[in-house]
This record gives sequence, structure tokens and C-alpha cells, in this order.
Amino acid sequence: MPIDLELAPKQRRPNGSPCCEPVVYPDVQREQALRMAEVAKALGDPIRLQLVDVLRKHAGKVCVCELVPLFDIAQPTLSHHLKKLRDAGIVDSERQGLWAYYYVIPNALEELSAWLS
Amino acid sequence: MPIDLELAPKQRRPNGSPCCEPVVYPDVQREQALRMAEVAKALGDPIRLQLVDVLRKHAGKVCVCELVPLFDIAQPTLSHHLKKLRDAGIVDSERQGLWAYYYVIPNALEELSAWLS
DNA sequence: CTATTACATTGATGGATATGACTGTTATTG
DNA sequence: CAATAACAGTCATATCCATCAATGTAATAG
Repeated sequence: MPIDLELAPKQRRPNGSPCCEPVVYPDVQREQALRMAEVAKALGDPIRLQLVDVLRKHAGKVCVCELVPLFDIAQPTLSHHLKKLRDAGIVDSERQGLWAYYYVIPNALEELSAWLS
Repeated sequence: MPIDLELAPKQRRPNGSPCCEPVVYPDVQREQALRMAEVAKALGDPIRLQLVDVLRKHAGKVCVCELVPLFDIAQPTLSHHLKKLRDAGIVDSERQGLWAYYYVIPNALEELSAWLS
């Protein structure tokens, strides 16, 4: 059940009583909000957002060594950001020899995107 | 200029040299990433995301007193979250007597939404 | 085997963040 | 005017976060 309560419109205030009856909050959508907030939080850093932007615009997988020179941060810091994106379920990686290739998980952004539009 | 570099695909590593030529990063899109990350960061909290959800689903303006009972947080904490959303340019408020009415700023989410889809 | 490269992890640190208790401001009731 | 209600701001605290330096791991070159 989406959050679509009939919130009481403007109200008078008798006195000695709160202005609004407490609206019962439908506990549903809670989990969806948690999931979407987790994704949004991961995107809430300019570097991570640009990382996702780069990865999205390259259908294939991108090597970490190609991502490092794009930003003014040290390699461990980039690794840290990539881990955040991985923990949020936005990207995943694949190891091939010495290199690690990252890619955006298909539909990982879909729920948030649908909610925003 | 959007981030759409031709990242060199997989590469060999001669030896004594880094694996990839440093890719020149187009400094543009930086500001856009900053703006979108700011919005995403503000949405990166379940309570704030649900707040925006409630406000969006009510075309009119919603009184703070109607928002408070929806969440298990104290009123000052809710006020803080609303301020975060205000600072991020997502919502605005209007004072009418004792009450403050909040609403989502039209198109405030458009840039992020467009980028996500 | 030794050196080096690519990447991840750990630890430390300064800065931001979420929360609640308290206080302040404004407006309305009586 | 006095009391109260609605909301915002301040302060303190505990937690989280971004960053870097240093280290660890795995693989490849020589």
C-alpha cells in the first residue's frame, strides 16, 4: 500500500488538544523506502555518482585502472567507493587476472528511477 | 560534455609501466554531479524519502503537524529532516499562522530523475 | 624465486550526521 | 496579559563517513 493517506486538510485548533488526529501510518512501503534510500545514499557522493555514470555509459565492464585517473583521489579511496556501490547492490565486479572489471547491475536503479519519475 | 570517454579496453602490461594511459577527465559534468549527488544524499535517508513521498502524493501543501505522527521521531528531529530537504532544494515551506506547510518544489527531482532513466 | 603491478583491506583521523533535550519565537485562545 | 500550541534553532553526544597511509594478496614478468 503506497503512502497515500487522506491527510486532513487545514484544521482549526480548539484548545487543550493537538491540532491533528494522529494519522495511522501504513507500515508498508517501509521496506521499499529502506531499499531506495540505500541506493540514493550510495549515489549521494559526487565521485560515486560519476563512477556510476561512467560505468553506465560503457555497456561492457570497466577496469579499475581506467577509473583511477578520472578522479583526484587515491586508489584505496576509489576502492572504498566501489565497495560502497557494491554493498548497495548497484555495481558488481569480476576479477580477471590482475584486473578487476566493474559494471552496473542491470535494473539496479530501476526502483528508485521509477519512484522519481 | 558528458562523461563518455573512449576508455581503452583490456590491455596488456609491458612491465615497468602502468597498465593504462591516464585518461583525461573532462572537467564538465562536475557541477551536475554535485547537484545530483546533493539531491540523492538528501533522499538517502528512509524518513526523508518517505517525507518526500508523502508530500509528492499530495498536490497541496502539508502541515508539519500531520507529518509528525507518521514517524517514530520527535518533532525537532523531523524539523531537522525537513531542513535538510529544504537545503537540498527539494522542498519549501510556507508559514500560515501557527502552521507551516511543506510542499515539493516542482521539477526539483527532475535532473536526477532524468539521469537515472 | 624475486620484483613489480593491480587491487583490496585495515587503521587512523578529521569532519559530517542523526537524534533528543532544551530553549526560543510566533501566534492563538481565553 | 497569561497560557498554550506549532514549529525552528541550539547544544551535546554518539555514530557514521571520506580520505589517506600503510599493508596484504594474488598474479605476472623476468
